[in-house]
Amino acid sequence: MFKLINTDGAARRGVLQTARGEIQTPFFMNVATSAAIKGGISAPELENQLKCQVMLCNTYHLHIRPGDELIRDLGGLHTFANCHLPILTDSGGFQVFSLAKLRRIKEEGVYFSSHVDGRKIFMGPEESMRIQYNLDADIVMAFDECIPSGQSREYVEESVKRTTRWLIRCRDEKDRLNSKAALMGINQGGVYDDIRVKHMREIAALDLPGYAIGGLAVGEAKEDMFRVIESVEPHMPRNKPRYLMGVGTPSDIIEAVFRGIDMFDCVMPTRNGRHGTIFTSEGILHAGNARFDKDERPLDINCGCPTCKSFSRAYIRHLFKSKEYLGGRLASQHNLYFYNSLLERIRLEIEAGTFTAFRNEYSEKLSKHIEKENT
RNA sequence: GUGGGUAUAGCGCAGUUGGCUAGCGCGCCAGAUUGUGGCUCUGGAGGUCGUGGGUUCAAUUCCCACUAUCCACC
Repeated sequence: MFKLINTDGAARRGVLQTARGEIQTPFFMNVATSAAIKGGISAPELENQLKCQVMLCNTYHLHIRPGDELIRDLGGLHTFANCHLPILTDSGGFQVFSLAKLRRIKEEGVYFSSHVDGRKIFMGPEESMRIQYNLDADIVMAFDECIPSGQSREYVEESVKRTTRWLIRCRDEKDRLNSKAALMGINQGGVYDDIRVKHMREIAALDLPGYAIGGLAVGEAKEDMFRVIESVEPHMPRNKPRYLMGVGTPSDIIEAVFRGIDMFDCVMPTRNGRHGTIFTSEGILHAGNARFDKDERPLDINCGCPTCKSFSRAYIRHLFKSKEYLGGRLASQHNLYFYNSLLERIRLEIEAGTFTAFRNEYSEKLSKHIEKENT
């Protein structure tokens, strides 16, 4: 399933085998919640032009619309979206957090009222597994509760215990379905290191094909996030892929790889891209800024993406100021290419044993706003 | 030409029974955004309140003239 090729400090270079091909690790998954990258990028474009290795889709959203059974009847998510890449589906656990006002948590699962039409939707571990089975994802995530930051120790303890019970139910349901997908367990525990570590040890004992750290980057301080990763990482199985869910900025990713993480996903390149924030090899810039009004250079002078090969900053700024959808699409395209290339670079640096030097040079720079550049 | 209305930020408008740093929306400028509810949030710049005069302790507000503009009628 997972093979480590080499390490460089705590950073790991490996290969993850799935039913639909090998994935080189560390890697970044491109978020296509509703089986499409928001802003208008198709799966073949991800695969052929943007260096994407894995597409990520969402259980809750696809269950509501168009329905997982419909997707199953049409041949599964890969056929439906014309995606030849491996697909990971998130379980709906994040929606327990993000749609907090529209749901109630019980032992058996979560009662949502649909954000689309308000109808009642029940999702527990079994439902989440069945939906992900219908979608026919290659990697499926356990149904958990993503706990908001700032919760009391008592609340977090109870929630984590329930998440563990749910994980066992996920595993059992997946076995019952005879699914060949890889199920990853998710570590929770807020910013309480001891709860995190205890939980990680318990779920590691289940010997699942991979483990994720969830519930971070949900409002806690950055130092808490990295401290939690450092506490949990030693208890994550060495021979399994490790996934830091929902993270993050280029710097966050470099720092997490430095601490032994292999997998990432984040809406940042696409959500921020749709609104004009551009990640470049020199740092962050805002495409709509007035200073680009006559700038004929590409977004990133060191980039070979389809956007940078064809369009100027001046044109893209104009698109954002005019609220043309093309602006968001071109920016998302660039940002995804940038993220996927960054992970490619990270892999090369780990292979060469030069990752720490790379981290020291780029980690801070890549997530900082470019104030002024030399032209 | 006659009668009536209007004139406040780039645009569209509030407001002041005369009283302290004159507001709002959009736009503009900038920032945030971390397993996506197709978003959202946060700052900032910008006005001699059409022009000239009068009344008043005090006028963007009341009065007069002028200018511009809109509507109706001729």
